[in-house]
Amino acid sequence: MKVSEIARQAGVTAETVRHYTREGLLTPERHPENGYQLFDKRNLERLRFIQRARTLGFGVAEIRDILEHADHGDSPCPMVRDLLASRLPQIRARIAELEALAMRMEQALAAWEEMPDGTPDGHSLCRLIESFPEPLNAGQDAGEETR
Amino acid sequence: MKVSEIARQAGVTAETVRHYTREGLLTPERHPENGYQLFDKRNLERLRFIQRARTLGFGVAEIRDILEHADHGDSPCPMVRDLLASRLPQIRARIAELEALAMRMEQALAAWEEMPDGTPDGHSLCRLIESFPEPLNAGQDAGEETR
DNA sequence: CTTGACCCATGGGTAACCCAAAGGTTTTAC
DNA sequence: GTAAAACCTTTGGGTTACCCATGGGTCAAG
Repeated sequence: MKVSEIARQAGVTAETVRHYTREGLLTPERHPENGYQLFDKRNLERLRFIQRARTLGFGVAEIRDILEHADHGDSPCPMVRDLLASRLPQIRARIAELEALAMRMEQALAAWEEMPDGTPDGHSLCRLIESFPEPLNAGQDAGEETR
Repeated sequence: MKVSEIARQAGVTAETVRHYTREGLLTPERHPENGYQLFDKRNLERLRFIQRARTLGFGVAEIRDILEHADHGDSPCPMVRDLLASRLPQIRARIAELEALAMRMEQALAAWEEMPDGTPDGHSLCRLIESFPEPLNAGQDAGEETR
């Protein structure tokens, strides 16, 4: 099958398929006459595997490593487990971050309800944002990244 | 004050300050002799405002718009509120996504506990990932983006 | 006058794609 | 039979919010 065929069967865009191919995750053959990429069923399975791995939080480069291990005959499972285990806390941290963000946003929107709409203090910036707590590290410098 | 001075006082890197300056969020003057960027207290306040806005989920381009409105004498508040209100559901969706991800990861790690470590099926890919549910849109194509 | 600390601008990298352009091929329809 | 629609190719640039390396100027202190 050709690019958009496999893309449709896997539910991704043709561009994504080309991207994975460029990155070496998919290895189509070439039609000798017109140079079109030809994917077999094996490639479709790989693509579906890639999708599942992506929903598990793996990056493209990691998936390439996993696939290469597997193609080599090595079981990639220990590697996969380690990657999973090390990434999980990061995900949890990111969730906590976003939840704090959502709460700040809701807090801000709620505060607005009790304020006259225009709040026309032209040359001053939005009181509401101004009244938000400073990012912890400000003032006299401190640690590193937030993100 | 010079770049690293304002950066330190706000708790960011000098690179970040230069970045905001390039993007037009900060407008330092130039020392006429050596071309150094000179920031006044007003710029420090702006920088602190930017940080608070960033923790509220605003992008740099949005903050530039907000600041321009404010500099123009217009109250940016309605715009800010709209931005907040429209972004909040996206944040919530992203949180849900990440929570689902974390749960899949935990599920995978838990399942591993009950499996022999090596699981030496060399040419087959990781059963565990393979056994994960396909991204909903696969099979015969469907809607559009997940993200 | 020579360090060392700081400044500048330019350009490239990150992650995972998306999109446009320019041109060849295949399919479909009249 | 042929022209238009639909699809293929590669190349190169854009997205976000910065970080980092390079090469070179500047400045305060010893």
